[in-house]
Amino acid sequence: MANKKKINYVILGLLNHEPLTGYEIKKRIDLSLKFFWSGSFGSIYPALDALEKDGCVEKEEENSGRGRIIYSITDKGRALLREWLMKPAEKDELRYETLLKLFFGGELGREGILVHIQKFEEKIRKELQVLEKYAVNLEKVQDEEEHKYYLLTVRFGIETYRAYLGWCEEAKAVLKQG
Amino acid sequence: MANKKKINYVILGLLNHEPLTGYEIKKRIDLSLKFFWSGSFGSIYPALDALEKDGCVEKEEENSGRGRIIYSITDKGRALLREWLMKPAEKDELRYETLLKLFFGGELGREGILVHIQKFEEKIRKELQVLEKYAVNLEKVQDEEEHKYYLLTVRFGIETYRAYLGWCEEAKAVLKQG
DNA sequence: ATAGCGATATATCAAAATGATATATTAGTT
DNA sequence: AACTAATATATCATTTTGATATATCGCTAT
Repeated sequence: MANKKKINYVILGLLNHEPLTGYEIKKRIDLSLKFFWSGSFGSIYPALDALEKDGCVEKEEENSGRGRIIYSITDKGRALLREWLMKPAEKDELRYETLLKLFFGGELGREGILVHIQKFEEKIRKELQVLEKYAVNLEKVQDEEEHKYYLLTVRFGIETYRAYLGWCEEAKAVLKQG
Repeated sequence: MANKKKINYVILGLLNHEPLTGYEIKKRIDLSLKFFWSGSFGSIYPALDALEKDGCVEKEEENSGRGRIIYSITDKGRALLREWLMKPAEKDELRYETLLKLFFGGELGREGILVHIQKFEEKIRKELQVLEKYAVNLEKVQDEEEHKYYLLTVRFGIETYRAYLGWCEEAKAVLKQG
């Protein structure tokens, strides 16, 4: 019941690769998981506390410097991660405010909607460029198995974003003609 | 600050088309907005209460039958909706547990990942069929302006899901070969 | 007719997550 | 020496979910 907390598995998954501080975990999420997942400090730090009390992660406070708290995964944590990984995905969800505004567009009118679509298109175009750079770099390092999985998630983003851009053209055409 | 509640605008947007009960609002969300938005009873009913106190919606309790509470939008509510519609979209977000499991796939192994991708593919294939039926029906009724916007959101879903299916083939190929 | 069942309908609540804010340190730059 | 951006931890109100409770309505099969 209390084990729906997805942030736990994100943390365990990242720590399974290397020990990290809470801050670094947030950075990893914003950099590598950004296109299909998110997480905030407000969930990360309490989750780290709870995972530590539960024996799923271990913490080590640095003596020198600013006393960063570096977390690493334990065997118990790895078991919990593996258990979750084997379960079927519970929820894949799209939540696009742009589409919500389009759906209610009658109240807004065509020009207003066009503005939303153009902003959406710009944003996607920029993010697509980032993803394409990631893909080029990842294709160079296809030695490690882990890079393969990472590349696949990037490829997912690229295919999806290209489809979005195609749709933007279609939508603009529909809105511009009568 | 307290006006980030997106459920308010979903409710106002739906009521702007026709008066509805809380239950019917939930049904509309699950049927028409499903592919890009969600909402639960736990947010709908309290939001209706608050919107009513705020004068953005009006309620009318049925005398006969089970006494359903039918809500309709007020001028104030329509003004609030329009204000939100004009603002740029704040967040468009994908949250796919399947991709999270793929990203951490090293701990799971190729067969395990393939199972996730196959389940994902099946689910998308089914939902794509539903969307394609919607599109066919909507293309028949292209008289009303509102149907145009609805069709565009459906077209978005179709293009996106087709891209997903293309990616699934790619992913399976990568995972099956060395 | 009536028992049973699925859909309709409203409501509440613990748990999860966000987003904002507070506070302090470190490293690099001007 | 002052300034700035990045690092780092922490907390909290607000929002949302997902589950549960309760009751009624309409249909079907016995």
